Amino acid sequence: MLDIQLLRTNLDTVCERLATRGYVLDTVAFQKLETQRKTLQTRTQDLQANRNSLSKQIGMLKGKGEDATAVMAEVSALKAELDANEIALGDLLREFDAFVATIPNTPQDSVPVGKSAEDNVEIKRWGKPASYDFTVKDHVDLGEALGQLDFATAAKIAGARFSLLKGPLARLHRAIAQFMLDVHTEEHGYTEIYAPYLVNAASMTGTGQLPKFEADLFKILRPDAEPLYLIPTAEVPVTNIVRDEILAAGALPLKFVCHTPCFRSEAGSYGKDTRGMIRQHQFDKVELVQIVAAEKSVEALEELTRHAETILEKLELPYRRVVLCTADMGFSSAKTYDLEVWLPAQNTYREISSCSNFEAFQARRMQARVRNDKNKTELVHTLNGSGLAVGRTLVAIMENNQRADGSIRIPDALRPYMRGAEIITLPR
RNA sequence: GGAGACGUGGCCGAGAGGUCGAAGGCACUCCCCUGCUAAGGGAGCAUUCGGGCACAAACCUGAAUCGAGGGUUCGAAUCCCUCCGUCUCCGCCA
Repeated sequence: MLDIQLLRTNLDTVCERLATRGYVLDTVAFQKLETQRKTLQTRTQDLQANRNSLSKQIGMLKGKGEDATAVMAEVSALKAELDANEIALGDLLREFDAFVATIPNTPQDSVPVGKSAEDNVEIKRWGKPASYDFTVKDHVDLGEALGQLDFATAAKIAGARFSLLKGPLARLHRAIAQFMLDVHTEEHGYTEIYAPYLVNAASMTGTGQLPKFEADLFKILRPDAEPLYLIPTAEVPVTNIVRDEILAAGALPLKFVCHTPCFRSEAGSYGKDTRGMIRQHQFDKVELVQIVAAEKSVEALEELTRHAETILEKLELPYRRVVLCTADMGFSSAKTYDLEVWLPAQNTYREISSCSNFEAFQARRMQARVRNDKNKTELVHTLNGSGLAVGRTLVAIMENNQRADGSIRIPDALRPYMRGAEIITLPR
């Protein structure tokens, strides 16, 4: 959610910045709502003040045992207008909030202006894609030939867009997550979190999945209780740690790493990446979350993105970093870097991490604050990034490290997690 | 799943229709006193939003908030309803 004060005082500037991401802010509608709000709120509060002081008089009169019927008649006369105003104000404020809630975050100045994903800008490349003296296979062919990746059985058990791993490949999947957690906790200073995979609507609203993206979520309805949602990313439970909190001065930065499964309905994505593990209803991810002071968030995004890149480098996976243009950024983000890993079978780079600075956009919605050195509260800034998506990392390792006979070389960094094994081959 | 108790500021805790945003204590901040330490005295100390107000701060003022949301009432921390959460006992369970 954007700062309403900023909208009131600098509407034109906000409007221009939003236009760079292709969002047209209806300033006429906003101004109209704002004018109505101001008159209605002032009037309502005047009436409430009047009622409060009269009611207080009644209390004082009755306390002294005197007659209060005249004052009671006076306050009764107010009631009809006050009730009408309170109802109208409530409706208007809800409408106002709903309107503001649909406005996306404003991009930072360093974000390239663009019209589509075509306009994203490559920042750097690391590593050199290997050349192969045989025809490369994709991870589906490799995994099925090894007898360790089974989409048919997953479909029988659950349905389309699920996968089943067996044996060494299942272990490699686990090893990847363990390795990432170890690097981030031991070398990058993150605190490991284990968090709920089901969360309430308030948490989903806090990080911005609700109300706009309900269709992408798996929802658990319960007859005698409020619904729960399966998390689409650990960002949701972890960032909500600070919801409705006022953190002590000096408590920041908070750096959390959390490995969870992620569940996405992705209703709009059918037909895209239907083959393989690239786009699934369930996948594992190691997520990095930082809660920082406002003036620190720009550098924190650089740091966090480096932490994710370090994993790719330790796994010897060629990648590039892309800064998303204004049109391609997520709703809540002020700036986003995507990391894309090289996939030889697709002969292209594919997203494996997305690192974003949300500034105060999520914090405002969550009321996540910190006490500054003047003992005043101010909103924190929130950031997160995948460090990395586990399933896609498995895909990248399989495809980049494949050998002519269909076996897969295990990167050095993962061998301690694989009882020292160097390759994955057909089980004997 | 069954039965019961409870939810008040950073923390503890009083308040049980009226002058209550809320006694008292702890913690914290400032001041005074004091060789050091400890103790003592005084003052301050919730959040969000609106208006004064033209950017910000300060200040003044109003509203809302006692787990959340509704209701009753001129007036609700207090009474009623729903939900959320905590605790105790029983059952079940990794």
